[in-house]
Order: sequence, then structure tokens, then C-alpha cells
Amino acid sequence: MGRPPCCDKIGMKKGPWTPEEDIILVSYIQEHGPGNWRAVPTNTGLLRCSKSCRLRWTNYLRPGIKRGNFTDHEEKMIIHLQALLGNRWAAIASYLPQRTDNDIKNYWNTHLKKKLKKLQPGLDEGVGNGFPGLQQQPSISKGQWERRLQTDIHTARQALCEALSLENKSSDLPNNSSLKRSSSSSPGGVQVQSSSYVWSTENVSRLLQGWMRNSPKTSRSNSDATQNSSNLEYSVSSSAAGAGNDTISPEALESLLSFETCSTPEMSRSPPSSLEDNENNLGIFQEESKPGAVEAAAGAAAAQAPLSVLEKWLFEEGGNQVQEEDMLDISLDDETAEFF
DNA sequence: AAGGCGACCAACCGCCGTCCC
DNA sequence: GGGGACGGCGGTTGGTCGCCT
Repeated sequence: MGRPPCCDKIGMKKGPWTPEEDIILVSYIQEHGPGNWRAVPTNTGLLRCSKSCRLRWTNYLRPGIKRGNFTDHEEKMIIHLQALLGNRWAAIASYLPQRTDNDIKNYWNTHLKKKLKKLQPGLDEGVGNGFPGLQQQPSISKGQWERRLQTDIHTARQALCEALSLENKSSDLPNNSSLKRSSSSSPGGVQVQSSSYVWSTENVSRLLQGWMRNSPKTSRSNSDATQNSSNLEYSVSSSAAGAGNDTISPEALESLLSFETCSTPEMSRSPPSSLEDNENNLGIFQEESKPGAVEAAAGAAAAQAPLSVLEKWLFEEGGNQVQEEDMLDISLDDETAEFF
């Protein structure tokens, strides 16, 4: 508390990351695994603070990140989860494994906020406050509040189930079984699938593309390149083509970004696998990057409720397994105590 | 053609929670 | 138990781009 910002150190570089820095960071993490960010600047020689390194990794370089356009399903998910959890972007992002919290936050602020404002001009106050309306009328009576909460819960649940049922097949939402958080991922047993290569290669390809272009527009160009690629089955060859063939071969890229040999404590910690990856087998990085995010959400979010209850409630088919009374109890017992 | 303006997004800032000594 | 170190998170900022006039 009151600790001076880590970036105040003299000589620390700020601003956009260069491709060179990206490669250094990626190489280091490949070798040592993510975590121990404090040591990253010293060990790599990067003139960046540890926070900056971590952010760069989690928001940009980490394999498995999907960039570019949000799908309708993702959009719906964000809207509903935002309604449920408020601006807890990390928690929301944990339900959209391929998106970073920063991405979601940006998308919300730039797109969805306006969209919702347009659609519901009167509700914009509630947006961003978790359960809409709760903070609009702090002085409502407990009885009123309970009924309102009940209604809100019901509405949100319905909406979420609706959204989920729309795209069940292509959903990247964790399914029921994964949400049960059965702690099935055994420590050390996490396998990095080949698709991790793909995504890793994509990331490096992206930065190499920016590098090769050697233009001040690196950031935007990278972003564009990624947007294009994000909707494709990204291939090593395409990456290589984009990066040019006189620099790093696809094999080298793969080698550079291969995390198969990573076995740091951080990575083998294997937190409960809520995000058992369903499409891209990216679980290891998601887990690494957002350990306990959902737990954090459950803890900090509205209900302070046991997550399993929340998740059941949210994602059980039909949403009937968990009694509404249970939710209400939880909410009233834990969340709302402060209101009264 | 050029200036204004809004959109977008990467990165920074500051606070908080947890861990460890 | 106290305090510092560290990681994580959410809010905000600043740079760049594209569209419009």
C-alpha cells in the first residue's frame, strides 16, 4: 500500500513495445515460463518494468489470444456477464478464454456501451454497475430490493441461457463439465497441444510482420494482420509468408515459441480447470494467465457466493438445478449485508 | 488537400489482495 | 502480527488511424 509505482525507476522505457522487445520477452518466457515478473527485466535486459512485461505478455504475446472482431456470441456473452458481474473484466474474460480482459474492456467501452445506450437509453446508468438498478435506488426497502434482485437474477439467467443456447455448438464458453471445476487437470499433466504452436507462431508472426515492415505503424499493422488471421486457420506457412523468408523459418518460429518444455512451477501449478479448453487446447496458458479469475469474480462480484453455485446457476441446462432461493439466500446473506 | 474529430486499442497508473519474511 | 514485495485488476490516457467536412 502506498508503494511507489514500479515504473518510476530511472531508465525504464515506456510506450509501445518494439518487435525486438517482444521477441526477447517471448524467448525468455519460453525458457523460464511466465511468472516471477520481477526477474524478467533484470534477466532479459529489457528496460521495462515487471508490470509492463506481464501486461505485454498477457494482453498481447500470450498464445491463444484471439484478436479482432468479436462474434455475436462473444458480444452477447460479454453483455450478459457484464450485467451479472459488473466491470469485472478479468472474471468476464475467464469465460471468454481467447479474449483478454483488456480486450473485453476496450470492446465494452468502445462498442457495447454505446450499443446498449442506443438500445436502452434509460438503462445506461445501470450498465456497469452489476445488477442493473441496484445502485440506482439505494434507498429502496429490503423487501423491494429482494423482489428486484429476484427479478434481476431471473432475467439475467434467462438472458444468459438464451445467449448460450444460441451458439452452443460453436461456443467457446466452458461447458458444464468444465465449469464444474473438477480439478481434473493434474499438476504437471498439462499437455500443450499443437495448436499452441499455431497460436504462438501467430503471435510471433505478428510481431515479425511488424518488424519486417519496419514502419512506425507497427502497432496498427500488427493488429490488422492479426485481425485477418484470427478468423483463419492460421498456419505456420502463412506466418512465414507474412514474415518473409529471410529471417526466421517457420520451424525456428515454432521452436522459439514452443512451450512444450516449459515446466515452471507457475505453469505446473495447475489451478482448477474451469476453462478446459475446448477449441484450441489452450488451457495451460489460460490457466496460467488467469488463475482463479473466476474465483476472484465469485469472491468479489456481487454475491460472494461459492462459485460452483453461481456457475451451476448460470450454466446448468435449464438453470433449474440450483434453487432460486439458494441464490437469493446467498445474495442476501453475503452480498447485501452492507446495504442494510 | 488538409484540418477536425471520433474510434480504436495498447499501454500506463494507482489501488488492492496475497504472500512471505 | 506487521510490513514490504509482488501480482492482479480496473480505470484512464495517449497515440494512431480513418472518415468527414
